[in-house]
Amino acid sequence: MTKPPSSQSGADLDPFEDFLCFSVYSTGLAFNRIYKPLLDQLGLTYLQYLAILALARQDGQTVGELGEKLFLESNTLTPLLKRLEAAGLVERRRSTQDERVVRVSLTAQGRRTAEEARCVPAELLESTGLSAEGLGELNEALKKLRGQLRPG
Amino acid sequence: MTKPPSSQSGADLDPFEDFLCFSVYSTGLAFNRIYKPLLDQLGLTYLQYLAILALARQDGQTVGELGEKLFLESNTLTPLLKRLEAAGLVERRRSTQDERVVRVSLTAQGRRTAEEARCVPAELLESTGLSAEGLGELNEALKKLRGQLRPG
DNA sequence: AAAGATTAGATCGTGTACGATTTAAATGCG
DNA sequence: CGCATTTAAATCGTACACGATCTAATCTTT
Repeated sequence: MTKPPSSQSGADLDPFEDFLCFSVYSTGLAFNRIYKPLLDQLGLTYLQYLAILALARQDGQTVGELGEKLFLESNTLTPLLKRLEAAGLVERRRSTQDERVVRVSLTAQGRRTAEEARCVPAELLESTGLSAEGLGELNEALKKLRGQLRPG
Repeated sequence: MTKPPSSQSGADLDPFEDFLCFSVYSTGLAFNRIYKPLLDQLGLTYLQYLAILALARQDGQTVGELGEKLFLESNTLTPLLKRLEAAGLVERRRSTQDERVVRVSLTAQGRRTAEEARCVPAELLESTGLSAEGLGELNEALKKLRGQLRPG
C-alpha cells in the first residue's frame, strides 16, 4: 500500500475542484476514514453503525423500512443484517402476519452498543473545528440536493 | 430486490436528519445512482470515469499521483486500472528510471471515451434544477469540510 | 559495496453498493 | 376457488474501499 493520500493545499493538484459530485464522493470517503478508528472500538463498520442507530430510534423495523431510511435495498441490507445477527447485536424474525416480511430488532447487547455509538458524532465534529451553524447549513444544502437527485 | 428507495417528504421517515455524515453519505449514493445510467452507455463505472477524467487532464500520471487526486490508494487503484487496461482504455507501464513506479496513460480509445465523458456532468446538473450559485457554494463548503476531516 | 530503511505498487480478505434474478408469500380478479 | 400479478427478502456477480501484508526497487549510511 502506498502512503495515505496526503492533504494538498496547492492549487492544481486536484483536477476536480469544480465537480460537486466529486466533492460529495471524496468527503464521504473522508468521513468514513475519520469514523473508522472510532467505530473499530465498537466493532462496527460505518453502515452497521447507521443501521444500529436507526434501530435504536425505532426497533422492530422491517428490512424495507430500514432500507427507506438508509436509502438502501435488501441486496445490501440482508448480508449486513446477517453479520449484525452473527455478532449478537440484532435479531431477525419473519413476521407471523406476513411471512414475506422480516422484522429486525436490537438485542440487549445491541442496545448497549447503540448507547456507546450515540456519542461518536460529537467527538468527531468537535475534531473538525467547524462551526455548528456552518455544518447545519451544509447539511440542509445536501439534503436538498439529495432530494433533487432522483432517477427519472 | 425490493422497490427502489422512494423519496419521502414526510417528517419522521429519515432518522438521520441532523447527521451531516449521513447526508454526505446518502447524497453520494444518490449521485452514483444518477450517474450510473449515463456512464453505463460509456461502459464506465463512476470511479473509472473519474480516473479517465484525471488522466485526460494530465496523461502519464503515476498510480500514486492519481491516488492523490482521487484520495485513493494503490489497493483500490491497481485493480481499477487493470480493468481499464483490459477494456483498452489505458496503458500501464513501469517507469524505466524508477522501476517501482507505474505510469498510466490513455490509449486512443481512452481519449475518445474521455471526450464523451466530458459532457456528462452538464446533462446531470441540469436535471437537478438547482442554481449554479447554490451548487458552487455547496461545493466550496464540502471542500472545506473535507480538508478538515483528516485523521489525527 | 553491503545492510537496513524507505518507497511504489500489488495482493488478499472483509464489507459495502447495486443490477439482475430467484423464491416464497400475499393479493387481485374473474 | 384458481391463477396471474405483485411484493418482500434473499441470492449472485461485479466493482469499489480499505487495513494489513508482501515484493521489489531505490535510497541511506557507513
